[in-house]
Amino acid sequence: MSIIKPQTLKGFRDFLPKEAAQRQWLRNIMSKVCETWGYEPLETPTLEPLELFAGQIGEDEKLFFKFKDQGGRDVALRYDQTVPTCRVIGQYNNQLIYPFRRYQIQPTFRAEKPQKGRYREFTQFDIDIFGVASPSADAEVIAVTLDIYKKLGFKRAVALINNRDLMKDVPYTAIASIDKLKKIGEEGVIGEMMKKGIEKGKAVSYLKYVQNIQPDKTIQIIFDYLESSGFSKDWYKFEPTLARSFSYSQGPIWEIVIPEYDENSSVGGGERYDALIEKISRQKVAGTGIGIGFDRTLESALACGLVPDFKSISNVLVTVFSQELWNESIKISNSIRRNNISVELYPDAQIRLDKQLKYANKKGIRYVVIAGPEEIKLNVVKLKDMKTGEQKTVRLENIINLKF
RNA sequence: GUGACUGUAGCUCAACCUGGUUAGAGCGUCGCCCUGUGGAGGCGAAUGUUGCGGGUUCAACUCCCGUCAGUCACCCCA
Repeated sequence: MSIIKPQTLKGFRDFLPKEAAQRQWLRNIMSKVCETWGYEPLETPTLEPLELFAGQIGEDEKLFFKFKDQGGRDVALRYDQTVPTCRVIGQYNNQLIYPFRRYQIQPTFRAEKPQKGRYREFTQFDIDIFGVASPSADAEVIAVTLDIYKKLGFKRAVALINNRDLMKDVPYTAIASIDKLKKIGEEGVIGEMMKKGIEKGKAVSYLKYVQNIQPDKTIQIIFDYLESSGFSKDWYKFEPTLARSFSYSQGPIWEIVIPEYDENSSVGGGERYDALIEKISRQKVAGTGIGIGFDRTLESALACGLVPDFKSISNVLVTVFSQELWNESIKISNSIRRNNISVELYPDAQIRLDKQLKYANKKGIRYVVIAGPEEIKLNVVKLKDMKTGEQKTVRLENIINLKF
């Protein structure tokens, strides 16, 4: 047997306890907020038939993680969550109750060349509503998203909103270039359009046209919804040059930006995609929603200092004074644990007390229980607060009432 | 997928350009001072197949090729 180098695959990551706890924190808030708006969790398989993804969107299928399974079927790892959800709509159309609201937080896989913030397995967070054609649905999804960023503690998140229908006279290739305006500037956009075969005069006029688009009734409905939901005016904005270069985008389109983190790139974006749903599900169901980058959101929250410190999940460490008192320490830790408090018992009676305290200190465990012969004789324990250094004596029968 | 840069101790880096005896430092880790009390301090200790494989050479961390991984740009981003 050869020795295997301990290493994750290119673009794949481990999440050690601290990071895993942060991710769990984010996931919990996202789910919780979704559920307060009536959105239900949905999960779909990691593996789908390759045909589900291939050819549905765009012609480029190079980035699929695909292979043949043991039965010779062509399969692919989940490439996004929108397409499987459209499949669900086709498959369970009779059992779903419309309007159908769902959120989904699952890993997605793309065989991209990894860079910072760009991995081959990453978590995607989608919020969508199906069965409502009115812009009020788009507005609701935007409101839920903004609510999430508010609850996470961001000072401000901004929804940049536009309506793809207002660009009906502009060809898709031009839209895809205009979408890069912020990144490459006006000249870059025109240059790119020309490279794609659009003549200069037309390219310039497309850009001008888009830059001068005025908000329509649809945008107004969305703004009214957001205003009534209590979001102040600096949380949403009409952005005529926002294009979202997805061929299937239609109707309202929007992106979410966190100004205090990164003014120029979004943490997520959404659109209406009725036609895509019909194509995949063969059902006429309206649908709109947003895809949010889970990793990017966590990164922003960390940068803005919003993530609590997850040094240790334990509130209390019960030390073991000696082998003779091992059973006493077991009993003490269990009686604290009964109160639904995270307690760890130091797992080795041979280790000196100072080492045990050092361990508590390093792991960031706030309270330490010390029970030596003197304490046990008197039916008490010493409770030490590692943060303040204070130490008090507690009667054993009162330990269950302690608050940590 | 295309192009560029990087890879030395757990971490951040030095030595590489101009090949030459035992590859260094800081931080961290561990031990002791401290046999019933952590954070500070003092003293001491351990650690590297120089990412991996091959080539050139009397001699390779150093030069060359390949490979793996990371980073950046492009591409892409449902």
